Amino acid sequence: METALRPTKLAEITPHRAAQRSSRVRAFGLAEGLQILSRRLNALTPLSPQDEAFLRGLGGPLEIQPAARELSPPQEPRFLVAGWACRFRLLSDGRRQIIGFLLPGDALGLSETARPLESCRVTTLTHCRALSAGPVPNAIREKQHTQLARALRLANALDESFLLDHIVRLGRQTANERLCHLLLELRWRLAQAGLTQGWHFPLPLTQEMLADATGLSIVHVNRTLQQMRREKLIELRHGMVHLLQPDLLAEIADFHAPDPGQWAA
Amino acid sequence: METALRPTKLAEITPHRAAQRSSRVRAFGLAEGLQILSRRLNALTPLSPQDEAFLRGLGGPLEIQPAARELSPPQEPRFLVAGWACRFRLLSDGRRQIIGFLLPGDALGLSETARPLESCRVTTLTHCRALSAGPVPNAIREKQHTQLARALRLANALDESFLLDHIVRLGRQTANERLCHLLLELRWRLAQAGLTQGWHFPLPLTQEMLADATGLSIVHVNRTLQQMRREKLIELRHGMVHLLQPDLLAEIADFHAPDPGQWAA
DNA sequence: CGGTTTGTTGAAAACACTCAAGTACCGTGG
DNA sequence: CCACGGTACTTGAGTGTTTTCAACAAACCG
Repeated sequence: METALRPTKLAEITPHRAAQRSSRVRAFGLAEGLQILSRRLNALTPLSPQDEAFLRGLGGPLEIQPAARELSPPQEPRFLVAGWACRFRLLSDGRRQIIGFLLPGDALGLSETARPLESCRVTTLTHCRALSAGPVPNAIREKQHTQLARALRLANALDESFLLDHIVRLGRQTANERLCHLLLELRWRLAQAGLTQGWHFPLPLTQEMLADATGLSIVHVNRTLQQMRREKLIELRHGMVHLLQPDLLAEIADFHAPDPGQWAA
Repeated sequence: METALRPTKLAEITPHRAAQRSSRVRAFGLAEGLQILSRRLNALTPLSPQDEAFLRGLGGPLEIQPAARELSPPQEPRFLVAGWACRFRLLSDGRRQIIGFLLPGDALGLSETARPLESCRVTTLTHCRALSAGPVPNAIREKQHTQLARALRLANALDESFLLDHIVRLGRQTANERLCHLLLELRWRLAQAGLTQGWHFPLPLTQEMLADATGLSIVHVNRTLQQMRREKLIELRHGMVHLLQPDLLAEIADFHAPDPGQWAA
């Protein structure tokens, strides 16, 4: 790591084949996006019918972004409703560290205070669809939609919580543990948005993206994943993962599902 | 790291000798604590005379904590005015990761929203003195002390920014780079509170604490520091550091001083 | 002064990275 | 249809970093 460096060309950040494939499989409409968003926010705190109506009113056409498109700050507020993105930082020599992933249902640019996290560079990892959330800050400021506001606060708290998990993962866990932990985090978050089938869920990430998230080299990610497959911990095919022994994985990774209620305000 | 583990006994977390020594050298009074706090907050945004008076009014006797005392959440709001503390997490087998350091002038438990960061476990690393900040949330809620409120928002933003730096450090930097980067961060923060003399500043941390912060083993921290000494990058004696070649250090670590003005709200 | 913690060193092993080459897969264009 | 180019994935070999274990020295504490 000290000597030769992998100069991460940004153009290199391209979508997983399977992700591209699946994104073309079926039309994805506004209705479906709203459903995912609603499901995710309701998992944080039950929304009122007014909140739901407000979200539907956001309407507007879905913003569509190709994979590997950098969304330049300052971010327009939006809800990601399909596809994956990430926040990242680059070192001056090109090493990249992924700060966190953005999954369907996640908000971008909606943190009340202009926080450092929001000024991270963001790039889509797959083909993405987003819903403009421009009216949201005003609606919240005017004390309407208190439940929606609460859900968004909890979403921010969750983001921060994942940041802390990430620090422990990078600082004190082995390659194996890091990957187990990350997979469990992703599965938990996708489950909140109703995008899992049991322990089976989409993972449209290349091994390079996994490496940049876990602080490992691509090759080592590859070998570690294969070891996990050999040990029947996971199955990994066609951009989908199956966690075969979730309890064992959680023990290996020392994973504890977050409890949004805990940050109740 | 996989096999044998260092079962971090919490009782083990003891203060650096030099820190203990210096804490006994001279009496440390309320006035001095207020001065450090004021200097630090003014570095974030200029406080009004009313703000300053309010801070002085916090008064109350200084809370005094010995080293290695865990401050149990929920945190009573307070300002740390002398000594060092840290937020940390433990893995179930005892591995410890330090999430961030708390330095004189830093606030604890003052983040408006109950954030995950505030629910981290916190322990003093050295003998500490703190000022109760109980009245602060109310004062802010009543829209008085807008400048003080702004300073505290900026302080929170800075904390978050250090979290992101920490992630990059742990994920993508070598041992050498991590230590350089951490030293530069600490010196910048201490300088804000007026606790440095040029590039010379106190570092009351054991190598174990540095290891738990940088995600390295104690032994490797030791060797890396010695290498840095041999290369005349730093001097390190009696709990004080001297950064001999700050520009070179910044280049090695890819360090960029934060700009609080950037998160202006 | 003896006990404790912290810092230091050496040797061996474990872990992770680089380099390099090759394979599989997909989309494209001839 | 197939050859081609591109990307991602896989594998082996060698290297370098980091950890572990163990022992000892130094500094501090009461």
